[in-house]
Amino acid sequence: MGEVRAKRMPRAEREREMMAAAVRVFGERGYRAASMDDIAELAGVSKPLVYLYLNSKEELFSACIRRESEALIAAVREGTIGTGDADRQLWTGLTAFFTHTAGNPDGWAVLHRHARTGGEPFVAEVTAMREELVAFVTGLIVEAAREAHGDPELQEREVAGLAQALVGAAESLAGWANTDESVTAKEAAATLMNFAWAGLGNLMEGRRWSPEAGA
Amino acid sequence: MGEVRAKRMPRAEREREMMAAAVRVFGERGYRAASMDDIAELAGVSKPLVYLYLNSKEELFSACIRRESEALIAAVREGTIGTGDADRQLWTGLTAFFTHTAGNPDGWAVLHRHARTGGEPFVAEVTAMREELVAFVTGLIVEAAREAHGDPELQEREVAGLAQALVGAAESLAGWANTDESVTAKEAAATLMNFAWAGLGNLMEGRRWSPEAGA
Amino acid sequence: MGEVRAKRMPRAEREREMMAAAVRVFGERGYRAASMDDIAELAGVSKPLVYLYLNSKEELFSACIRRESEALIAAVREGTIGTGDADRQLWTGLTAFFTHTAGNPDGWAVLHRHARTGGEPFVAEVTAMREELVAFVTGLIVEAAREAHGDPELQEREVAGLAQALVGAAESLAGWANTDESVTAKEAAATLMNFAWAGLGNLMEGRRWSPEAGA
Amino acid sequence: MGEVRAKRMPRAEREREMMAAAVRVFGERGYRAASMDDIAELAGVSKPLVYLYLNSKEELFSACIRRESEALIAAVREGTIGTGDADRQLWTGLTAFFTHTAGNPDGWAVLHRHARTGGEPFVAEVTAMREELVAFVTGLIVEAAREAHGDPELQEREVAGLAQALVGAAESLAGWANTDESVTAKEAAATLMNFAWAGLGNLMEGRRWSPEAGA
DNA sequence: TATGAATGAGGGTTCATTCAT
DNA sequence: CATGAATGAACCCTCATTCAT
Repeated sequence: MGEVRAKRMPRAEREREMMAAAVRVFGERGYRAASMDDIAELAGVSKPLVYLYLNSKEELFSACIRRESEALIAAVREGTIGTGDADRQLWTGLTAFFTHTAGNPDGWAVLHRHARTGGEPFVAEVTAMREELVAFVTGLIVEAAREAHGDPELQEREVAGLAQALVGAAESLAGWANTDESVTAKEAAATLMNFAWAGLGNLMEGRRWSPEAGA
Repeated sequence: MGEVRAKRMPRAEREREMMAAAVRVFGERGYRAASMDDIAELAGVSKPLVYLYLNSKEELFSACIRRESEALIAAVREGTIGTGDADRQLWTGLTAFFTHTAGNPDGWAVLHRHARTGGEPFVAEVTAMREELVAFVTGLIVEAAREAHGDPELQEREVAGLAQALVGAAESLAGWANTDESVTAKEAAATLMNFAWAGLGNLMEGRRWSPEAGA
Repeated sequence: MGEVRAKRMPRAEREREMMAAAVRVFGERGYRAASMDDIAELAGVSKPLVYLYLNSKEELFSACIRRESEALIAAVREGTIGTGDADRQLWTGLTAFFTHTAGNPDGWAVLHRHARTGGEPFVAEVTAMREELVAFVTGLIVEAAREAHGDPELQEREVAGLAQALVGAAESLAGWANTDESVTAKEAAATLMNFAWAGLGNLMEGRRWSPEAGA
Repeated sequence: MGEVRAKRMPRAEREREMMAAAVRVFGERGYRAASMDDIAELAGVSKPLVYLYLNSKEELFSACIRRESEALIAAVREGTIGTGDADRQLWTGLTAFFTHTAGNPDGWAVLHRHARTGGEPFVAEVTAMREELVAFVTGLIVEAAREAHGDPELQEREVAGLAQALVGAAESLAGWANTDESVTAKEAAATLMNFAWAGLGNLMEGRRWSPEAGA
């Protein structure tokens, strides 16, 4: 009968199992629609134990956000090959991003879809993570700009919007890639590079599109 | 003081007020967290009246999605200046998009954040709208490609991913622009154009970024 | 095209239409499950008009009970051929009873099924009607006993139980006949006569079944 | 005073108490008019506990019907003395029936009055029980016919109508006996036997009442 | 005469959370 | 370490009933 329930396991392990169950349920149903009953059942423990370890639904969801944030950022950092040209770094980072989100759809759903709808505290948490990602990307861009001896007057504000757009496009593409299983992480990354690289290059070199000048 | 409660107004008008209240509450709290009590109170009516006119929470939310979808698409279509080069059209369309979403943050939140987490029926509705937007953008791209005598072998799949990324970036930037009030719609549009136009151009002309070749 | 709603008809007629609609809805759904909305809609009038004429749901239901009680009793009285032997009278009365209930199932459902479940006031009303029916039957039995020069010690209590049982059996059979459309009123009446007449005869003649004596 | 509220009892026991309360409230008020609040209060528990154990009002009512059906049938079967003549068996069965219904008026009301007005699913359940009762009675009649070497051409249809009428009369008398407390179960049974036995005998011997022939 | 507009009150159901063992 | 038993608070929805015209 397979599935023998292991009793009396150490706290750390139990906690991990609960978190995994929580991420799955939150990812599938969203914060409000997920119930503590569902989570406890999926984790194979009684509800009071969930409360004993994780305190409340709110804290549990926060913990999920933190866990998934850290995992995502770690995946991107580790996947980003630290040597070579900046474009190569961006490419490897993006590929790692898409690989991670595709392999962990519930975690990604928690971050991208649900954390933003559960109210202030959660938004703050996921925003912090996003900020970190944007900062990381910004670093790559700045480095690339230095390499290219690009426009030294590249404004901080412009870089911010730019990184924002890049991350946003990546997030959107991640959703797309998760939905349509035939799209691989590498394809998504390539699409985004195709879409973005030339624009970045122009921008770094001070060429800008403007309503007056046109293409 | 101010806001004198008007009693006994015709149904159509009451319905409009209720929808406005609903969009506001749904936008702020999300589908599950919003309560019909809150909506009724904000609309200045009793709950039964909301049910009498809008039937159920689900139908009400659907109606909100439809209303906001139509408003957004109308704003983009009307804002897109139909003459001139494709890039100009894209620019005006984007500006209209950012202007509309910035001026109507709750409606945009309903579409972008909440409709995607409320279950199948809502996803279907907002997907239809997104599809329409993507199709519109695709049309502009194709037209631009024709103007540029671009690569005739531009694959359908690539165009799809591209439009997806563009719309995604726009959506993400809309969130950014809404959060940070100092960012105007025009700035957002310009950022996106800067970011995207050259990439689009390269793609249309058959130049692609690839991991082997680099920038 | 068909069904032109007649406006401004005299009160009496409107009231009749409302009552007809009410009997139909109450008969199909029961007192609690029936809604004033349903009744008003079926009657083709607005709800306030129903209240204007019939005052309240409770009064409306009471009126329905009275109306159907009177109709049923009138049908039985009129159907009972006043001449001839008592058994013939009973037979014609029963036939009239089954004919009426079969032809007016909603009215019968109101009396037999729903009036008994709507609380004290209604029970009282339908009990009064039943009492009248039982008294009528009792009259026939007494007359038959006189004809037969039967046991003069026939106890009042026994006659009461007897008439009660006869009416109860008829009511039960009416439900059965209404359910199974292939059973005609005459068949039902014959079944009941077969079932009952000999027993009545024995009783009137002082022969009784008793646990000690057996058949 | 008295009735000290016992907290924390095992599930099976609590469930029994809830069912008892439910039968009482449903029996007194009917399905629609009964509220889960009333039931919970009478059971001395909070409403959520009722839902936790019994799932929904509908399931709770169904469970009540099943419980009372089984109890009634068991009472009749156990009360029917399996030896002796068929009439004796019928007599003891009827006595058991009246004893049980008189001692459990709410349960009987649930079965006889309320289950028939709560919509299809309940009707089906109580119909099944009635069918079983009718089959049981039919068995006795057939056995009696065999004993009496009676008319072998006794039609199935006639036996069905007959058993139906007998059960209907018993049901009706049960209501009467419940209303008037001075009527004992034995009296009710005797009345019914007096009323019915001779008629049954005639029928089995092929003598029938007919409108042409008279008594 | 007749109605469109509106609501107070209550019912079924769910859920995060806690207590006692 | 772990759980079966239990609940306060809210939420969606409906309905009999009335008001203003």
